[in-house]
Formats: sequence, structure tokens, C-alpha cells
Amino acid sequence: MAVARRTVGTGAGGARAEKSAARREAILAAALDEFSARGFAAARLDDVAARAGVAKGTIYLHFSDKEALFQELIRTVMGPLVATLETTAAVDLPLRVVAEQVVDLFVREILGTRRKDVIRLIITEGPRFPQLAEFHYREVLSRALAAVRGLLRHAIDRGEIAGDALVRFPQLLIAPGIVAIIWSGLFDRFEPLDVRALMRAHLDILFGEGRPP
Amino acid sequence: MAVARRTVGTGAGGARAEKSAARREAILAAALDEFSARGFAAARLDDVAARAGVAKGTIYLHFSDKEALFQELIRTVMGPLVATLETTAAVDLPLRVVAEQVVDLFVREILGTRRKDVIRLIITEGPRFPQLAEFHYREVLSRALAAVRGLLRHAIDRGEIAGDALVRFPQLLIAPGIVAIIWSGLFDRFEPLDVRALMRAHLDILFGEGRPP
Amino acid sequence: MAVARRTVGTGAGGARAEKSAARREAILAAALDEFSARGFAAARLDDVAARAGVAKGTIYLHFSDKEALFQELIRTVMGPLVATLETTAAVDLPLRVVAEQVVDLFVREILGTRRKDVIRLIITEGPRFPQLAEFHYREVLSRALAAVRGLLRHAIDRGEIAGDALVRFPQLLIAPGIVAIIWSGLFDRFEPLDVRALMRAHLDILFGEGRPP
Amino acid sequence: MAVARRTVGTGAGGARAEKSAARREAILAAALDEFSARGFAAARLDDVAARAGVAKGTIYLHFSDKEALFQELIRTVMGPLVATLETTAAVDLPLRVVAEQVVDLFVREILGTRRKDVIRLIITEGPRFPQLAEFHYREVLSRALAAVRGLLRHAIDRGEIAGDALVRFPQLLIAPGIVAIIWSGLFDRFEPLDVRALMRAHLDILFGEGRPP
DNA sequence: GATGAATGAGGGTTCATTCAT
DNA sequence: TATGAATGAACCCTCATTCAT
Repeated sequence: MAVARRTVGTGAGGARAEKSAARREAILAAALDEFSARGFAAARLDDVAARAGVAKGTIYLHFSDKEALFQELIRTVMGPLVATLETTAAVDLPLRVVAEQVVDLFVREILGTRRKDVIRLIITEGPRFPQLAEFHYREVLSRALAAVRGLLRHAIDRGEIAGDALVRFPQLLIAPGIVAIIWSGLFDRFEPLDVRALMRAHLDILFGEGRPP
Repeated sequence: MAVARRTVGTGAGGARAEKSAARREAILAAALDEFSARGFAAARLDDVAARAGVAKGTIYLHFSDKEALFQELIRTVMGPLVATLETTAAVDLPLRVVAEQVVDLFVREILGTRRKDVIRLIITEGPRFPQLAEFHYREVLSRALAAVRGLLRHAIDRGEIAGDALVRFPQLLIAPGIVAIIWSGLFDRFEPLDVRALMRAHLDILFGEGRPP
Repeated sequence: MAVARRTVGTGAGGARAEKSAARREAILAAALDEFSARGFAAARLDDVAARAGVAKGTIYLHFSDKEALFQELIRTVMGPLVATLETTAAVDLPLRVVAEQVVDLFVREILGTRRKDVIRLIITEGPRFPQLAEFHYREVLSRALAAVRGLLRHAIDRGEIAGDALVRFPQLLIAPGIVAIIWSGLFDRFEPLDVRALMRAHLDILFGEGRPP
Repeated sequence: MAVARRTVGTGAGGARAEKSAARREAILAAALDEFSARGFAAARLDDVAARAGVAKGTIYLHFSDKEALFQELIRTVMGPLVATLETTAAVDLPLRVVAEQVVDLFVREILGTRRKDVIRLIITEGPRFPQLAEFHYREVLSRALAAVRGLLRHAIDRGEIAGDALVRFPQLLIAPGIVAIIWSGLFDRFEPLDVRALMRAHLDILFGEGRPP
């Protein structure tokens, strides 16, 4: 979301476009803050503008309305993610290793960034934004699930795992991650959740550590 | 929807109180519909009243404001649940059997009822209603988790399971259920999810079916 | 536009509806003032509400939006007029007499009332409100012109007038009235126009007074 | 629409001034289109600029604000008209001939040009622009009426007409023209008006064709 | 208790105007 | 001189809340 304010060695031509892009980024960042804190309906564009350091009208130079701002925010943040996942899943390593990489990726690229907030927004506002849910399914979720499925089939072929439960329901692989996102927003002040440990415990269960002989 | 203004010659003295209670229930039911469909901020009390078949002002005879209506709705629906869970968990049966009963309970009492909508509301609106999250944690979640933990400790003592992953993170037991709730609201029209099969696959993984020898 | 505030001898039932109708009238009257003074686009509903002595939201209890308020205003004021004209035109008297009655009607019922302001609004805002122009044509103008045409045909049959100019263009009969409406709004402070004298002079010309032998 | 930023080696020194004047004209023409289509308040300078092929800021290099643009538009278009009328009225010919020339002038120079739109704008927006009405009265209307009055007095002196109706109310001469302007904007799609025939019928009435002997 | 008309604060959106480039 | 991104005041409309009936 950060953008260099100055492009070294650019002729005079790009300065304006650059500043415009920087403002757009600032608006998106502010919008994420406000939408996350209050939800779509209750967030005020006044506050978004103030937080972004622009006038209210400026928002409308970049986004046609509040809803477009919201949807482009989701797309901007989630769009670039899948390529990374597909790359990770394509590597030819033992399942446990790759699964750990996927989990690591999830922890690093989602839980460790603003993307967790975006996922929360998709969960909380998705029912009211069918297009958004559709975009997320088509562009992110279905591809991510396909990548994971491919990974698992590979593992089955090599005899690394026997059951097909995960192949049929790859959601089970990241279900704890989703729960962690929700938990952290709601209950962390009562009982903090060590997400990394949670995910590790999950992998231990999936791969049969500490099970009766 | 129309209601007689005067009850003449009521035999039982409680007829008025009964009618009042019925109205209250109607309002709560209508509120659940509207809050689920639109979210707290976007739901309109006008619509709640219309759906409940009462006048807008009547809502204020039963609830002090929109937020109180919302919170009492959550409490009313979720409150009675825990006792059932605690009873289920107290039974002294093999772990796999009890776990299946817990999952069944979840499917039957939550996914099969309006409670799934209430859970979705807790997830989506909880961040804006700290008291609500706190209530849910104290009255529902912490007790449910404690019950499950007791169950698991028992199983470890009897040598039924070895690892302590589930004891440390009992959330892992119902994580797929949470994901199912979210999935059904967002993505069912693209890819329906067989929740019962999902939960069964999850149990298979937890209890090591179809794993390499 | 005036409405009795109290209906004598009405049971308690009508009091509320009556007050509501009175408010509606007050809003319409205030709207006419504001739309006339500023034009549709520049008129502010805030000012309409203040002038009507109601809150802004009250306007929306009676009219779905600013445009509906505007259109209903026009219809309410112009609607009842035509019947009167048609009655006047149906009388069987010498043409000059009836024409004078028509002119009198115009002066009394339009120039002497708020209807002149409504006509001005139709003229000024009509181009932006096709439905309004259509309503005015269908419900008022075409019927008024037909009535006048009937009158003139009758006169021709009786040999009272020879040329068919007025039959073909009955607009010519009230053209000076329209000009008077426009003039009074724009130029009266520079050169007041005696409308009654203008119309009388117009009739003199039409009916050939003071013309060379 | 694009315009070269620099004129290199301008032969005639006035090239820049010429281009500036051309822009000014383009803005005025575009403004007439937009003001006519939407009215003063609803017309957007963005659209005026786009239609004129200039940037929004450029408008402010030629006109101090929206209102000045509007008023200068009216003055620019209406100003040069009166001289023509005064010339026409000064000719020493039989009244009927001159009157026909006046009507012809009206049809040709007003109804046949954008001036009809400007007159419509004066009618529709005049009440909100007192200075504009004053300008129009002083510079156009009063002089036009004076010219017509002179014409008519002359005719009376020569015994061409007897009554003084037209002298007292020269407005009656062009009243049908005004009505035609209004009619064409509002009702032409329901009932087209043959303006030339209307004016001719009007003259027939004024000059006593087809009247009973 | 029950009603629903009335209220008015609040917020999304538009657009005339400015000014750095 | 010309540009067009940026500004922010203004305004329509919504809806939670109140209260006379």
C-alpha cells in the first residue's frame, strides 16, 4: 500500500500522476482502517478523508462512490495474493513441508498484514455485497483451493497420505486460520490466541504426530 | 398481523402479559431476520416493526433502543445453548462417540437453526459491540471450551488420544463448523458445501481414519 | 390551498387526518413560494420546511422526493381549473360576451391567484420535466383549447365572425395573458402592465373596435 | 479539440488574441447549449468546458464566475439585435408592410436562430437575475417597443389604423411570437405549431382580414 | 399499552471555484 | 495562458427516536 513519493530519475512528467497515485493509496489505507473499525455502513467518508489527509471530494476523484471504494479496496489488497500461493503450491517437496509453507504463507501474508482485516471485511460484509463474494470466490478462493487440492493429490499419489478427506475438503487445511482471524477480532482481550502455535498444533493433528500407535 | 386492541373478559389474568410476551418474541424474530439480511447498521427498525406486525413505537416498549434490541436478541438465542452442551460433554463414553455427539449437537442446534445466523451476527457485528463479544465469550464460548477440554483430558487419561493439541486448542474441534457457517453465507451459490460430510471428514482426520500405517 | 383547521361536528376520528392534510397544504404552499422564488433546482427543501413550519423530514411523509413535491404541486393547483373553463365555454351567448368571460376567467382565476406562478413554473421548468409538460398539455391545455375552439366554431356558424384564424390558432386568444404573466415577473418594476386593460385592448382588436371603415 | 500550446513564429501578431477570442466564443456557444438544456442552476461548468473543448479552469480566464458567464451570454446574443429592428421600423412604408417586416424579422432573427433559446432563458431565469431583466428591458425591450410605437403612431397619423390599442400595448404585436417560443419548447411533440402561419393569422386579425363587413 | 406522525441530526454526493504546475 | 486535480460548502434524503393521541 505504500508508494514511493518520489521516483528518482523521472522527468517532470510523472510527478503529478505520482502524487495522484499516492493519494489514492492513502485513501485506500484510510478506508481500510475505517471500514474495519466501523463496518461498511457505519464508516463515514468524512473520517476516511480526514484520515487520508484529503478533502471529502477528493475521494470521488478516485472512486465513483462509497461502495466502489469498498470493493476496490478488497480487490486491491486480495488480488496479488493468489499468484504467491500458486507458486508455493507448485514446488515439489514432501507434503508436510509444503503444507507448512502454506501455513507459513497464511500466517505471514494474511495474519501478519492488513489482509486479515480485509478477510474479516469479506466475512462481515460479503453477504451484503454479492459481487464481492463472487470476486473473492473466483479470483482468490477457488484458485487457492485448487492449488491446495493439486498439492494433496500429488501427496496421495506418492503415498504420503491415505485418506481423501483433505482433498474433498481443502477448507479444513485453513479453517483454523479463519477461526484465528475471527477470534483475534473478538476475544483476544479475554484469551489471547497464539496463532502460530494453533496452526502448528493443527498440522500436528493432520500429520498424525502424537497419536496412539 | 392485526391484533385486537382490547381483550374483553379475559378468563386467565395473564392474557395481556401473554400477548405482550408474544409481541416481544415477534419483534425478536423479525429483528433476527432484518439484522441477518442487512447487518446491524443498515437494518431499519421500520422493517423490523413491519415484519413483526407491530408499530414502530412498540419496539421501544420492549427494548430501550436499537442496540439493546440487538444485544438482547443475541443473548436470548445463544443463552440456553450451553447447558445442553455441558450435559452432552458430561457423559462418560468413548471420546470418538462423544466427539461425534458434540459435532452432531453443533450441526443440529446451530447449523440447523437460526443460531447459525446469530453466530454470523456475532462474527460480523462483534467488533463493534464489545459487550456482546464479552457476553458471548463469558456465557457461551469459555464454558463450551471448558466442557470440551474436560472431555479431552478425560480421554487422554484413559489413553484414548496421545497428543495434547486438541486440549490446548479445543477451537480446532469446531473450526470447520465456523468455516461452514461463513461459507454458506458467502459461497454456497458457487460451490455448495455439504456440512455434515465436512464435519465427518474432519472427525476422520482427528481420529486417524485412513492414515498410513 | 387553505384548509379549515377544525371540522365542526367531526368525531374524534378525523382530527389527525385533518392535521395531516393541513400540513400537506402548508408544504405545498411553501413549496410554491420557494420554487417560484428560486426555481426548482435552486429551491431548498430546508427552506420549504421552515416556511411551512414543519421539520425537513415531514416533507418526505407526504412526498416521495423533491421532484414529486414539485409535480404534485403543479397538478394540485392546475387540475381543478379546466372544469370551470369548460362550463364557461358551454354557455350559449354572443361570442364577444363569452370571450370576455373567458378573459375574465383568465384574469380572475390565473392572474389573480397563485396559478399565475404555477404557469410561470410550467414555462420555466417544463423543459426539464417532460411528464409535467405532458400532464399540462393533456389535462389543461388541450381541453382548454378544445373548449375555446368549440366556442369559436359556434360563433362562425352564427355568422358572428368570418375568418378562421382564431379557430386554427386559439392560442391567439390568450397569448397576451401569457405575455402578461411573463412581463409581470420580469419587467413590472420598470414599466407596470395593466393586464386588464391589455386584455381589453386585445379583445377590441379581435372584435374590430376602432378600425377604419 | 486539442490545441497547440505554442504558436511558433506567428506571422500576424494577433494569432494569440484570435485564438483566445475563439475559445471565448466556443465557451459561450457551449454555455448556451447547456443552460438551454438544463437551466442555469442545473447546468454544470464541467459540461460547458467539455462541450467547448477547453479545461474547466479556462472558463475562469474569460468569465469571473458562472453567473457572469450566463449574463454575458445573454448580452452577447441579444445586444446586436435592436439596431436591426430600429432600422426596419424607420422605413417609411404602409403599416401592414412594415408590420409584416417586423414579424418577418422576429421569425428570421429570433425564432430561426439561437436567440429563441436566449429569450427562453430570459423568461425562465430572469426572475432570479434582476440585472439581467433590467439589461434586457433597457437595451432590448424598451427600445424595440419604442420603435414599434413610433411606427404605429405614424400609421395613425396617416389614417391607416383607428384604434390606439396597439400603440398603448405594442406587446400585442409580438405576443404570439413569445407564445410560440414557449410552446415549441414544451408542447411541440404533442401538437406542433406552425409559427409562420400563426404569425400570419395574427396579422390577418390585426389588419381585419375576413371580418364581417 | 399501542400507535405512527413528526422530528432533526447525520452522511453521501455534487459541483463552483481555486491554484500549483 | 491553460490545465485539471483538489477543495469544501451546500443540499437531498434517511432513519432512530419521541410523544400526543
